[in-house]
Amino acid sequence: MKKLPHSFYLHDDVVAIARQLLGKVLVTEFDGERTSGRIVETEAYAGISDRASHASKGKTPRTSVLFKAGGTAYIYLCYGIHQMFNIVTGPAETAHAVLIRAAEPVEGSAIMLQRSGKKILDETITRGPGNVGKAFGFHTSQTGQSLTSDTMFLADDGYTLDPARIAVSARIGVAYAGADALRPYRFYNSTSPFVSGKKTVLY
DNA sequence: TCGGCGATTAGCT
DNA sequence: GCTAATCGCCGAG
Repeated sequence: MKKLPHSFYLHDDVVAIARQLLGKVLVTEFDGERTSGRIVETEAYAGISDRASHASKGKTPRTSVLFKAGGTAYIYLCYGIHQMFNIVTGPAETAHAVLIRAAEPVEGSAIMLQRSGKKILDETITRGPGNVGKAFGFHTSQTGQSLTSDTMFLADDGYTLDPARIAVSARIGVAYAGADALRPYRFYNSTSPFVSGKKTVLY
C-alpha cells in the first residue's frame, strides 16, 4: 500500500487523473477508526470554464479551496444533507477537481455501516457521492485538508483495473450546465455493482 | 437580510 | 418511476 505522492495531484490534466484514480484506494482514519475502499467511479470538473463546476462561479468563501494546489480535499454540503468529497488537482488557481462518486469497501466495512445508520451491509453502503461521504466519515469541516496526511489519503496497492472495463459517460446531475453537461468526464468500472446511476456506456 | 436553489437519496407507488 | 426532505451558499436588494 503506497500513498500517492503530492506530485500525482499536480498534473494539469484533470480528466486523465479522474481516469487514473479508478482502482486506487481511498483511506481515512478519523479517531483511530480506519476505513478504506477501492474507487470505482469518478467525475472530472475542469476549472472555471466548466459551468458544471462550482469554480465557474468564481472564488467565494465556499469555493476558495478549489483554487488551492492539487492534493487538497474539497468537501461541501449538497441538498443540505450530503457530504460530497472531491480531490483538488493541478497547480494552484486552476481549480480542477475530481468527485469520488463510488467505491468498494476494503477495510472497516463495519464502521461504514455504523456511520451510515443502515442495518444491512450491501452495495448501497458506498454507492453514490453522498453515501461515500457518510461511509468514510467525511465532513464539511475537513475541507481544505491535505490528502497526503495520515488521516486522509489515497493509495496504490498494486491493483490495476483492466482498461477494457473502464466506461465513460456524461456526468450525473449537471443538466443545468448546458453544453458542458455533455462532456465525457465520468469514469467508472463497468463491472462493479457499487457504481451509481445508469449503466449505459456512451463512449 | 431574504429567497431560490443544488455535483442527491430513500422510500413509496 | 416519482417526489419529498432539507439547509448552507450566494446574489440581489
